[in-house]
Amino acid sequence: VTRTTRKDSAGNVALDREVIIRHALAYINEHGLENFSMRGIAREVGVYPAAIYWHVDDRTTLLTEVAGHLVELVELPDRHLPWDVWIRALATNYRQVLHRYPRAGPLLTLNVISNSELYFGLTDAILDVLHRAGFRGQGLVDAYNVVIGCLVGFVGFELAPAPLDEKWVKAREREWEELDGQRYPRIADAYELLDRGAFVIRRQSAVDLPLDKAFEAAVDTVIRGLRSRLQDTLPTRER
Amino acid sequence: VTRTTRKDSAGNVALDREVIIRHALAYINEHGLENFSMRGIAREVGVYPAAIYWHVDDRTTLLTEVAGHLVELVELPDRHLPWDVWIRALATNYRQVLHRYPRAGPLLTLNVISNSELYFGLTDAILDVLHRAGFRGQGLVDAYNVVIGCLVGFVGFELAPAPLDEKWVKAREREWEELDGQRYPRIADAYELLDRGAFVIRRQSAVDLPLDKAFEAAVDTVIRGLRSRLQDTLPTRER
DNA sequence: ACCTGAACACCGTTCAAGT
DNA sequence: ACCTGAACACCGTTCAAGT
Repeated sequence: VTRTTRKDSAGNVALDREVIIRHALAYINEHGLENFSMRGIAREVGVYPAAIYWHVDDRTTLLTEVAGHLVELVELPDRHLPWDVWIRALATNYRQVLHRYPRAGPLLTLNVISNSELYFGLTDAILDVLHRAGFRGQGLVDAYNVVIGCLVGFVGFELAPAPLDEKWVKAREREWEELDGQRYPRIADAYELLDRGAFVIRRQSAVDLPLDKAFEAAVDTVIRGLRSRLQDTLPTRER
Repeated sequence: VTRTTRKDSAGNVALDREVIIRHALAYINEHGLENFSMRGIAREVGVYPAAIYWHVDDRTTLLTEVAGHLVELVELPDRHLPWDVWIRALATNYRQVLHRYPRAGPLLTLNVISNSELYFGLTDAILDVLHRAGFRGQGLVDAYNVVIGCLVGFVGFELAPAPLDEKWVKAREREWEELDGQRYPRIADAYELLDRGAFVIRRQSAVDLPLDKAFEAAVDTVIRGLRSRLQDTLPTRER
C-alpha cells in the first residue's frame, strides 16, 4: 500500500486508484449516491471516461472500494476496555464515520456483503471482545451477528436517502399534520416526540435529522440484551 | 382502492398503476434491483416506455410504491398477545415477506424513509403494544425506534445484494480459505460456525444463505434489552 | 504504462402526435 | 383518456489508436 501521492510535472495529482476512490467519495458525499456516475467522476478528475477504466475494474467494484475506504476510517477501541464499553465505543465510532459522509452511508449496507481481508481484523476484534465477555461457540457467533447486523443495519436505515422531491415532502408533511387522532391514538399521544425524530414517520433523511437518541437507545438495548443472554448461558457463574 | 383487475376486449390485463407495480415487483425479484429499468418493465408489459409515464410519476416513486406494496403484505399480529410475543411475531412476519421477495428487500431500507398514511397503522400498533408493555414518553419513542431500526436495518443488511461477479466470489473464497489463523485466532476458532452464516464474512447474499439463527438471536436480544430497560424505568413496580 | 477519441447498446424522461 | 413514435441528454463499457 503506497501512502505517497504521486504528482506529475505540472504538480497535478497523478491519476491513481486511490485518487479516484477519494474523488468518488467526495463526489458522492456532496451530490449523493444517486447522482454518482463513472463519467461524472471522469469529468471531476478532468479525464476521458475510458481513462478511469485503466485504474478501476468497473462501477460496482469502485463503489465497493469506496465502502472499504470508509470502513478503514473506523477506529477500533482499546482492547482492554470492558466488553460493553468496547462495543458501545465501536458503535459510536462506526456511526461517526458514516455521519461524516452521510450520503455515502447506504454504500455500506448495500454493497458490503463482505470485502477482502480488510474486514477480518474488525471481525476478529469483535469476536475477541465477546469471547472475553463469556460467549462461546454458537452463542459467540450469534452475539457477533447481532452486534454487526443491528449496528450496520440501524445506521444504514438511518441514513436512507430521502427523495429530494419537494412535492413528495409536502405531501408527507400534509398527511402528518392532518393525522387522524381517533384512528391513530398512540401516534397522536406522542406526536411532538415522534416529530423530533422517528423511523418511518420522518420526512427527512438523517443528513438533516440525525436520530441520536434512537441510536443511543439501540446500543443500550442490544448490550442489555446480550448481558441477559450471557446470564442464561452461564447459570453457574455469579455476576 | 380498486380490487378488480381490468381487462381489455382481447382479454389482456389493462395497463394500470397496480399492474405496473406488480410487474415491477416480479421483475425485480427475478432479475434483481440492479437490472430494473423503466424501459425494461415497459418491454415486459408490452408497451412503449412513454406509456408507463402516463400511470406513474417517475422511476423513484414507482420503486417507492413497490416498497409500499411489500409493507402492505406484512400481517399485524393479534393485539391481545403479550407484548414480547407480539414483537417477535411482527418481526418474523416482516422478515418472511422480504424473504419471499429477497431481491426487492433493499428497496425498504433504501427508499422507505417514510411513505404515505399507509404506515401510520403499523406505527400506531407498535406504539400501542409497547405502551401496554409499560413504556411511556421518550422511553416509548425510543423503544419504537429501536424495534423498527434494528428490525428493518437487520433484514435490509441481511438481504444486501452480493456482486454476482464470479471473479469476486472466487477471490473472497480464496482469502477465506487461506485465512491466517495466527493473525485472526478468534475467527480461526469459530471457522466452521462463521462459515455457516456470518455478516461481513459471508460470500453470498441472504438469497442463498439466510441468517435464520442470527435473526432469531437479534430478536431475542432486542426483546431482552427492552425488558431490561423497562425494569430500570419502573423501579417501583414488581415483575 | 497510461490516456484519447470514438463507438455501442443501453438508460430516464419529455413531447407532439395519434386514436 | 391513453398510447405511439421519435427525440434529447445522459449512462457504463469496450476498443483501436495514440504517446
